[in-house]
Amino acid sequence: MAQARQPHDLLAASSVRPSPHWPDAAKALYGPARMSAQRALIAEEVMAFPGAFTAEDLHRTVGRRAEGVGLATVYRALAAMQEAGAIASVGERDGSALLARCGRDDHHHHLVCTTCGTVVGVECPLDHAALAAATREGHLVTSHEITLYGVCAVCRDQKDAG
Amino acid sequence: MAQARQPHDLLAASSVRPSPHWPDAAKALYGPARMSAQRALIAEEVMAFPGAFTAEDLHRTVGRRAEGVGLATVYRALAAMQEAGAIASVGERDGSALLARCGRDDHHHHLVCTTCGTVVGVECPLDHAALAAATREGHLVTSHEITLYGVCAVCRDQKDAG
DNA sequence: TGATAAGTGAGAAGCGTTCTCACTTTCTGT
DNA sequence: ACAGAAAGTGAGAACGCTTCTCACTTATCA
Repeated sequence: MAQARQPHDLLAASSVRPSPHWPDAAKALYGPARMSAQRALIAEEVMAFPGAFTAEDLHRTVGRRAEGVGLATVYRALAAMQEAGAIASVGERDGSALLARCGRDDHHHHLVCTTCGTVVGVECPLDHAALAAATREGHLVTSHEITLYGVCAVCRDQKDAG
Repeated sequence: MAQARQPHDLLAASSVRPSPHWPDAAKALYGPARMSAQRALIAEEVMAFPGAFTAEDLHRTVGRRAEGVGLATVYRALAAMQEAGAIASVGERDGSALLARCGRDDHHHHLVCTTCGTVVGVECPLDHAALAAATREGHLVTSHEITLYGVCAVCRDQKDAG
């Protein structure tokens, strides 16, 4: 029992070739960090998510394709992706951090769909005139955190249709 | 030993009379919830804080005036105040929730001073025209979370002076 | 004043996240 | 192609914040 730990099982589960030939799409998520079969698989699952997810969510979906991928490994992979700017923290749900794939590197924020969990990037909706009011009172605003919640276009359509 | 638990010690520490005569200012923070010597003391310390604080911060300052006030009591008091709308969660610091006294009941947000921790209420700086862009793409924005970070007027003055 | 519902303190428990350790794997330089 | 260094891995322990539990005390209202 517990024959476990056979990386080739993982490789078989993903559409991946051995050693230095990791899929570019997966590799891109990690920036300069080193790759592994586990990370390739995790990257695929991250890209498969339509919207925001928690570490636990991801660990579960990865677990469906390969057993024995540790939760710590998922956390480490997520940290690497965040470092590389491939994913972003977009809030929290029930005490767990909500993450989402995010290719944009311009200044923007996220709209989290409360129906399906999808995350949409949106322009910064700050009114600089309104911000000036704070400046007028003597304060200096250097940064901000914004998360929008609502219903995404797809869910609105379904609601209208159904 | 452990004579402990003598509410009158707590009463002596705060400027508070027995039983039904709690200071209105303190009582107001809890809304309809029941009062106690501990809660009166906690309320005083909350009002004494110039800005944002963590549960731990509060427990420490309360501990300076009266021993034996449990951490759980502080958390319960904070929950009651939040329920009553007297304080608000304004972000987090090192994994702990940041809370701040907040009398306003209109729609507004908070500017957290990164120098001194003071929290200032500010008008909602959302640009409704910019928000309309999201609507144009089919999304419906129902709510939002905004926290501004920067330097408050007092700290700016000190910086200019010093 | 007495009944009862709520608050309290101490510590256990819960939960998400990070760390540790021994081991495996990738990657770089030759 | 290969050896060695550096980084990743899995399992579970540890951690920090927060909540819960339990027996007891206290405020509040009839």
